[in-house]
Amino acid sequence: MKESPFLRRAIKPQRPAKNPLGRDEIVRAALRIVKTEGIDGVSMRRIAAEFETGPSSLYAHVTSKDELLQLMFDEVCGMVEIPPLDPPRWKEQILEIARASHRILLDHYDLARAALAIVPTGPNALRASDAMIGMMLAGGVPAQHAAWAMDRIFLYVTADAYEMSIWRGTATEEEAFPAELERDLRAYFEQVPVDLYPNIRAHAQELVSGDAEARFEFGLALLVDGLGKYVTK
Amino acid sequence: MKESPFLRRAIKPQRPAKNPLGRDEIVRAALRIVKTEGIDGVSMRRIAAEFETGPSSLYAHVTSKDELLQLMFDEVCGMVEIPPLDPPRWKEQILEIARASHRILLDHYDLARAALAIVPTGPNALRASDAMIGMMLAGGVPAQHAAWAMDRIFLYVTADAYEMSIWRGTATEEEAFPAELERDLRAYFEQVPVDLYPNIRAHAQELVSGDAEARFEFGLALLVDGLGKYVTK
DNA sequence: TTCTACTGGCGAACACCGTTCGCGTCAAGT
DNA sequence: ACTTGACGCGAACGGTGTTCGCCAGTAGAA
Repeated sequence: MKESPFLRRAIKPQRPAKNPLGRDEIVRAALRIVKTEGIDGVSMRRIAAEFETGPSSLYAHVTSKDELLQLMFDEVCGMVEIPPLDPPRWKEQILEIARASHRILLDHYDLARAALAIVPTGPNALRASDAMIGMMLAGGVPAQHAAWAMDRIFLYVTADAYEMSIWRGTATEEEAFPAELERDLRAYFEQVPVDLYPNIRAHAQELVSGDAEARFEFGLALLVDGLGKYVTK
Repeated sequence: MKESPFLRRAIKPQRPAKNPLGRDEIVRAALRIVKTEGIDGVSMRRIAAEFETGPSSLYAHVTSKDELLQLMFDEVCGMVEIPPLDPPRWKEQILEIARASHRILLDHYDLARAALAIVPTGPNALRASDAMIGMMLAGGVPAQHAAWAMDRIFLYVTADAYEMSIWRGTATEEEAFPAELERDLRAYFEQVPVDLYPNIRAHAQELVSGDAEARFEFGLALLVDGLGKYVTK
């Protein structure tokens, strides 16, 4: 018995109209999901659903979820703007790249968590690394220190972005983020036994004060300013 | 029909002899597992198996896996040795606490990954935080900067420990860890297009040189030395 | 002593996850 | 027109955290 023409009509038309999927489409869909639902929302099933298919279809274009995460991370690295080299402003330029990376990671929610587990060897990650090393060299930092400092700064940027995404995640329910958490945490620090934790008790205010950006900048400044002492020019 | 006395004999004796489980026993078992199998090996089923029971039994003593991870982290925080305050050596003492925390995190494999997602408010974590702030205050660092710096340093320590555990993890197969990965990575950097990534190409050697500890110390020194400029005494 | 009431351990199930296998369909080559 | 090849993808496997409800065992009341 031949297939019903009606059934074919119902099925066939959506085949050619179906979203064509390839590596890039998958990566883009995954980035769309991570932005709104976080890295835990990025599952093979969830991505596949975006193309109205099953998870196994993705494995034709991506060998594993791990590879997909690397592709996502490198795609995001491609979004950091890299200023043209300006040697006198080398320190400021390093801060600019660090801030841009930080901002773009935060703009993708949780993604920093995955980034921490990735050895950044993709083309766009290399581009950012190369640029930062170039700035340090232009500033007179010896190559060995430049290489290490670049590594440390990106580690710091990623770790801070991850930590910030967690805080933001816990406050996802109906409250302005900084206010409530800061209040709760200070209340906790102020109530801690003074004989065991004198400094925390005495400085509860300082411990919770300052918004996330100020803390990020404080640590970043320590790292970048410290580079000055290695300059040999 | 009554239950067979034989069956009861076979079952009953192991009931009182069964490992009695409580919060502490569960946390200890989980730490035992994370040491050898990593954080992904720590599942409720795996822990329960340690007590020859099912996962649901654990929920009588622990409200969620998240709480368990917090308990594990704080237990580990209790292992860092805290030297008695010695104001003239304040910088060196900060390095000591940072190194001790780093070492103990690494000694527990992957655990740093979970630690990154935890707001350190447990008693032992507070103890370490309080001690480090005390050292900074003793060194003349203003309270606000001390609070922030403590936060940044522990963030750095945890992030580095996590990154190191990843590298160690990828090399788990049959190769001495540093040698093989360093060789592969340098080969990759040396083969990268010179017009796109001139600095990476030129300094491949510097990028991969230095063992993990040297890199950790380099970043830690930047953070701690940088504190000097805030000292007001 | 016997019956009842309750408490707490835990087996089974639910809804997810990443990944694999192999079937069935469709398209291109002969 | 028929064969052959490739490829999309449904279903399944073995895992995850968590919940529900049963049932054994004990303690207390009659």
